[in-house]
Amino acid sequence: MDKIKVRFAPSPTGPLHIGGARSALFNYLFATHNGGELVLRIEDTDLDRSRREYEDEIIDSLHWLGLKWNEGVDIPGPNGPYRQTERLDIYAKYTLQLLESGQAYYCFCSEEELEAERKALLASGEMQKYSGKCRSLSDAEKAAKFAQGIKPAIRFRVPEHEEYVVDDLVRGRVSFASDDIGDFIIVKSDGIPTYNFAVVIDDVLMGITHVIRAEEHLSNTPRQLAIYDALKLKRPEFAHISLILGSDRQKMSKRHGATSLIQYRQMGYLPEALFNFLALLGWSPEGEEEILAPAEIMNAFTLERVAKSPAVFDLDKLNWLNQQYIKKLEAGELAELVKPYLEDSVWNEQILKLDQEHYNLMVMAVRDHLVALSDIKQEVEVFLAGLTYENEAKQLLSEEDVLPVLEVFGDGLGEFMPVDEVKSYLKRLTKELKLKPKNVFMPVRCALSGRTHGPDLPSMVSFWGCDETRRRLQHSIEMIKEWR
RNA sequence: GGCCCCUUGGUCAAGCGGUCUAAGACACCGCCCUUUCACGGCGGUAACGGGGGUUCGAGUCCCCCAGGGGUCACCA
Repeated sequence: MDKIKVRFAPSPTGPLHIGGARSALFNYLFATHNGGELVLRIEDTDLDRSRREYEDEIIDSLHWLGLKWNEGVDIPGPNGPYRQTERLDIYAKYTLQLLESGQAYYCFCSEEELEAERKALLASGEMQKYSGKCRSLSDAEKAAKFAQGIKPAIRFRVPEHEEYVVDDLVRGRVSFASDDIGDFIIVKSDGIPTYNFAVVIDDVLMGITHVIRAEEHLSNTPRQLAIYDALKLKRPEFAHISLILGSDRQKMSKRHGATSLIQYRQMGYLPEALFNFLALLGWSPEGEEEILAPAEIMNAFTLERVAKSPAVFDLDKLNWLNQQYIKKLEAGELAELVKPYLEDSVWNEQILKLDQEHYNLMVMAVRDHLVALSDIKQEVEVFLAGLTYENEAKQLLSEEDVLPVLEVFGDGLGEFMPVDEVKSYLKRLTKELKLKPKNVFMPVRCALSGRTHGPDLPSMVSFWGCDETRRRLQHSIEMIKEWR
């Protein structure tokens, strides 16, 4: 068997979508699992909507996700160029071949005409396909149209009574009748080929052995098969993976919230988490473990285990996965990852003043509370904000036996710093006062932070240091007296 | 509307004719752990869309219906 070669071929008409990312991922997984190669091709034949910025953005997203390819628009290879608009002369040769053999023909119909035709067909309930009006124009008629200055499109003449069969690697055998397909345009009037045409030429020339793409392309496949046949080209294998749906079971769109990879990146989702999550959407490993590193997924990935049914994007599960990955982060890693979010927050100035030790102490103290990295902004507030009291804390502090506890805590406060020392000090106090741990920890927590819950108390005390801790304690003691 | 695809708990899903009185995960609920919140541990609620076949036996195979989705563009 030939070496496996797959491709991901996005259109640079917007940021990389979740669905596109998953298609890319499955191609990547299939390639790496089988020791094959991945090509990144840019399908920019829609001149109006394609933009170079999007191309860069897509590549950036792909890299961020952790995907790599062997050749493509940014990596020179033997089958370039990899941008379709740079391959126009290549398509032209095949167009000519089709035209000369009569398998394609010029179509002079205007868009208005076609639109009207379509509407009429829709209204009458008939099959919506091109009427074939320009199918058999005489040379004279064609010359007349050209003379009028009309720029024709080129249509592919779909053979009659053919059956196109796809042995899809995930869906099994699917067949289409050619009679249900109207002659379709392969070259637009501006000379740019359309998707269904260019994709065939490119996949063949680039040596693609397996076309893995979203299910929305399944009904395009017979058109492409017709072109393979007309040009006597060898067909690749096909695998159509199911769509990703929003929570309302509709195709994912903007109104479902964040749909581009960039947005998830900005919100602070880790690439490993997205990689893992996307892989689990439509594919499942044999074992029961679901938290899998990229390498493990590559190892286990096969098309046989790809599901046919569409999958709803489950943000809850992504959140859970992301949290799992964040929990595994070490201080240094977390500190780095979280930095941009803090720099972007109101705490930036204070954070700049912190030494590495304090900074790490703080982020590690809240690490297990983070669902996404951006949560750091809220989580860190208790360390950096001034002392204000939540109602519940106020209530607790107003209880009878709280004051003595706070005073004793303040008296014994030394010049310590490490978290462990604070912790053992608090434990010791608990024993000496013959109180339940809760009756020591909670008053102190409320007095120092103004809140009934938050990060680990010893970490906070250690972070503030004895001066700030004393200051907060004194303030609270005064407040308590005032409240009485 | 034509064609095509899909259909196991709220969600992701395992299952590929008997071991299914149907796994696991997320979410939810409860208990435990605990200085709070979280984390973690344990447990619980919850599903084979409907109807016909085939078969000794069907979630698993076939047909019909229903529902959902995709596609029918000079968009990809």
